[in-house]
Amino acid sequence: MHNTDKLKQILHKKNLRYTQQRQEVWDEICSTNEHRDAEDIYNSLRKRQTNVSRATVYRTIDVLVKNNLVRRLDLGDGRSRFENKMGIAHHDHIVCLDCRKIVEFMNEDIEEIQEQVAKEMGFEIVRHVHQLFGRCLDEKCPNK
Amino acid sequence: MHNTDKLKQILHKKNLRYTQQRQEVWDEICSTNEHRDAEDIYNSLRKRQTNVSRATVYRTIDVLVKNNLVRRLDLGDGRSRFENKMGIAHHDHIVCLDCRKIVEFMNEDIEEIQEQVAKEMGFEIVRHVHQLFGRCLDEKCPNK
DNA sequence: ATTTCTTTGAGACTCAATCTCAATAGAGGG
DNA sequence: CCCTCTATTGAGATTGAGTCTCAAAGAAAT
Repeated sequence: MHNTDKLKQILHKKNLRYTQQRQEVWDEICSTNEHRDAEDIYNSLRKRQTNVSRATVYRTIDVLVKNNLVRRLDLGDGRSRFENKMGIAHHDHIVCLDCRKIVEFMNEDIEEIQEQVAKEMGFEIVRHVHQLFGRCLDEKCPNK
Repeated sequence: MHNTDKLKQILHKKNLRYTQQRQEVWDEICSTNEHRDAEDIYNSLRKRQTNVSRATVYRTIDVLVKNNLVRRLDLGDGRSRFENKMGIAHHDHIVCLDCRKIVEFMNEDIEEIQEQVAKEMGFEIVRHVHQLFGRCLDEKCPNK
């Protein structure tokens, strides 16, 4: 399904209005696979002359996150990052402490064990955060 | 080793001064196993008439975290929680979305697999965050 | 006791994010 | 196409956790 239709469909279902601004923000988020923060997204929109205010960027991202079109990532540095989630399989993240590179990983065994662990402790998992922070072995990374 | 001696030892080793305020903050953090935020710790100190400023609470916690006496926990709600780390084995956390109860867990298999995964992707892990958010099955928990 | 240099306290400041409210503009009906 | 009813927007104020500033206080070594 095309991005525009998907957005329209979801907004309609939730009795929210389809607006130019929401489309612009959604387009911007779909335009890359990077993990960008709200300020980055706001600045990219301004650069291409699109008139969306900072407040609207934040509000729209919230709508997209609540409706599973976008994923919010908290890497512990005080600002949320966002990634397009449409049709993207679940994964977690590894972050290089030197070059801030973010790589995705996914391991079925871990997923399964954590489910089991939670069950044993009397919990039903709704969501999880699993992030690895370390040093990548990339040549181009500083501190090599 | 006693708390006071441990603190004195570490401060001395780093050429930092042993002060009444630092001792008070460290005592306060050692006094429970809860996962409290800086404001909580500050308020507890005030309640027992100890004169430590908010700035000093934050600064002291930083010193304790940097020296492995205290662990900083980021649960994604905007404020850091802290737990005494002295002599405590590594663990991760499960959080109940209804009652905010925090339970600790630790699974060797997960630890091992995540190490392996990181290696395969060209990383050496320095630290990790693994948090499970869900619903506990506790009778006393709301929404039951 | 003196010197030196760190630490402290009070409040100003930062920064991401949220809120306020008047003005604007979707969406459905006529 | 216009009208009405509301949701949405923009600009700027506000929030809140955390950090910074700088003069005054106080460790620690001599």
